[in-house]
Amino acid sequence: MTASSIASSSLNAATCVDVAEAAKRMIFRVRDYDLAATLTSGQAFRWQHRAGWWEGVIGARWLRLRSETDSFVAETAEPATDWRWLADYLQVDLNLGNVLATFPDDEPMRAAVDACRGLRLLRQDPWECLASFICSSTKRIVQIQEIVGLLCERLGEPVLVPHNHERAFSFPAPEHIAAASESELRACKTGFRAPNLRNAARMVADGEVNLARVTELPVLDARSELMRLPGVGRKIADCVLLFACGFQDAFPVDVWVMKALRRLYFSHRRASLKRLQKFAAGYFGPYAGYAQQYLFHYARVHAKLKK
DNA sequence: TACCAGGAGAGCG
DNA sequence: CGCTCTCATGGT
Repeated sequence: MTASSIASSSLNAATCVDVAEAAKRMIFRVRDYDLAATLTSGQAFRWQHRAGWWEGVIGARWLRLRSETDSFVAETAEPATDWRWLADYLQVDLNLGNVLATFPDDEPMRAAVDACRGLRLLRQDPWECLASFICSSTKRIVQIQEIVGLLCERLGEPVLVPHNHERAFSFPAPEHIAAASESELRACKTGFRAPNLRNAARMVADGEVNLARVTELPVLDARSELMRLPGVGRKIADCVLLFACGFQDAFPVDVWVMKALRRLYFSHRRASLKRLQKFAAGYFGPYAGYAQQYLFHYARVHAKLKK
């Protein structure tokens, strides 16, 4: 073998490696995207900040994300030929300026937008979103993260991770949660939500509630369909509609948003939940869910500052 | 030790 | 319908 052929073959080998590595990496050009705020704003519960990256699992794929100026970098564990799954999850094609322009032009809304510029909504898997929010009641975000982490670790499937990296798991399918015993689910710290989670999983696994079809329904029908599931009331249904089913006018009202609405728009009067929901449905426009996310995040940041 | 949180769902007018 | 009360359980 000549020197040149050795050089040539090693060059080819190196090129192959580079091609394989390049296929695990993608740069998304996007402006006005605050990755940290978005991934920690209480809509998704599996993202962890490690060594300058945000690590998570989407479907059966491990990945990590890092922000740069007007873009972010994504890396996966196995080569990808098509990155639409990620572009869709992160909603990178959405023009945030157009969304913000639909918000009511009032002082509270301006303050909320100024405080959380770049905050976005994700487009998550409906089942993972639903199951996570069934576990969310009476829990803080850190506790929900712990529950979801345990469910994945014990009932999910291992996913491919980079060499020498800590193991990672997919979110367990409805059948897997339905097949788990109540005590197994309680061991994941789900507490009194365990029977609800298990029965909801069974209904989804049996096709009694078809989550793919929910996305196609008119919003009111979609909401009632979700509310047939045990442990799913108005608030959790609205979270799933907004964070996973693409209904960007869904407006989940939790205690934070309730406090914010009362303080900002009702001068502290004790407006009822129903009244606030009706107000929100008419006032915040076609992207009311986005407005809600800004108010929610603003209220939380505000509460932290006061502490 | 008590009390609180943050939702769902039952009961009631 | 809309409002009020109860439940369940880890954390302060």
